[in-house]
Amino acid sequence: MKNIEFDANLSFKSPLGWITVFSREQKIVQIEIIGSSNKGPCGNRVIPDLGKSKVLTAAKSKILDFLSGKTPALELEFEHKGTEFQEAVWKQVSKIKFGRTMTYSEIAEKIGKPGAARAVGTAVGSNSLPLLVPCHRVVASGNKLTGYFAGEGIETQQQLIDLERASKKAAR
Amino acid sequence: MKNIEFDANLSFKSPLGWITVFSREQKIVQIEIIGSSNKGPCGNRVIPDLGKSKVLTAAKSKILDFLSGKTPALELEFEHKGTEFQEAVWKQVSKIKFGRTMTYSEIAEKIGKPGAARAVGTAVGSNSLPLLVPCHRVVASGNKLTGYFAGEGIETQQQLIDLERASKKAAR
DNA sequence: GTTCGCATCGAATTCGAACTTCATGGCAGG
DNA sequence: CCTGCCATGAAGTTCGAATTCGATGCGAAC
Repeated sequence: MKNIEFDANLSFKSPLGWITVFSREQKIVQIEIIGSSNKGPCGNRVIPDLGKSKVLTAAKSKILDFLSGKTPALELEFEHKGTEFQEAVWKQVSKIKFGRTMTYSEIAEKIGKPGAARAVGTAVGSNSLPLLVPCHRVVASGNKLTGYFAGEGIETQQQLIDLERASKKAAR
Repeated sequence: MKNIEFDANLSFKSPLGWITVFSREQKIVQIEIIGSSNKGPCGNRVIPDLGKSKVLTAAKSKILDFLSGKTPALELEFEHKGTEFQEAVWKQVSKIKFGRTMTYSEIAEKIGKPGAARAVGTAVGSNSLPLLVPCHRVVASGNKLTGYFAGEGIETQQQLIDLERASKKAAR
């Protein structure tokens, strides 16, 4: 995962485990989910809060609302830079609706590059804004779950999918 | 199962379920195990005790000792009549040692009738003295369990095998 | 540029458990 | 006798799930 510059951050506990939100110039630039298992991608690293800002506290409350099933969408201003291909993928991923899923190859087709399914995987994997860009709604063909968060967070992904399914069901 | 004449009997509860022992002229002639499931081969039939005798109370205590793992062998006087073939089979079965098992075809070979595996099955099935003649140590090839007690008592057989294995292990 | 590593996918292959089919010997009932 | 059960077993079959294998496009690092 690429290092991203930030000038403020905030950590808090959530149903998924510890979450840290990073911002720069009042825009969200990165989100980290440690997961409930103690050996997440960031280990047990403790991140001291560098300074709080309105965006961060707003993000925290919106994320917690989302995770408790209160709101189906996370409306937050964010900055997300990547290659042309990556941005096309992220944009496509953002179009997946709450409670739905899409496969890597379906996304490849949608952006006009059939056959580039594996490349889509790499692009999705380099998304530094989980939840905001709903990469948890991307699954392998046959609805199988593969390495969300480099294989460590499949449980987290399952939780999110279950959450959304339950939430949709309750809405009927 | 053939009807056997008896002049005394005794029922009691055991770890395997209800057991009834029948005797004639001071010799054990039949043992019935109802099993813990309520639909054993004898249904919920309640058998009134016809009269007690020394052999029966002795048998009861020996059987309970055996089932609690205290003694590896049941030394009881009994009477067991059948055809020549059946008696050969029963004799061979009695030679299987505590904690061991033997297949139907192995028994067939041992008594000099290779290929008569299925016939051995019939003979073992007509054994009216379970425990005394350890028919629970007879299994199908591949160590699979087939219809002990006409298919109703496979659990009972498994319990007995587990008991003996555990008992042997503890002895080491 | 060139190479290498991937949060992929589909077809081909393998593997094993579950089921079928027959051959088999004794015994109980007509 | 003769017929039809069976606490079997080995070979053959089948079906589906798990694995293997190659082809594939992009990006980071050298």
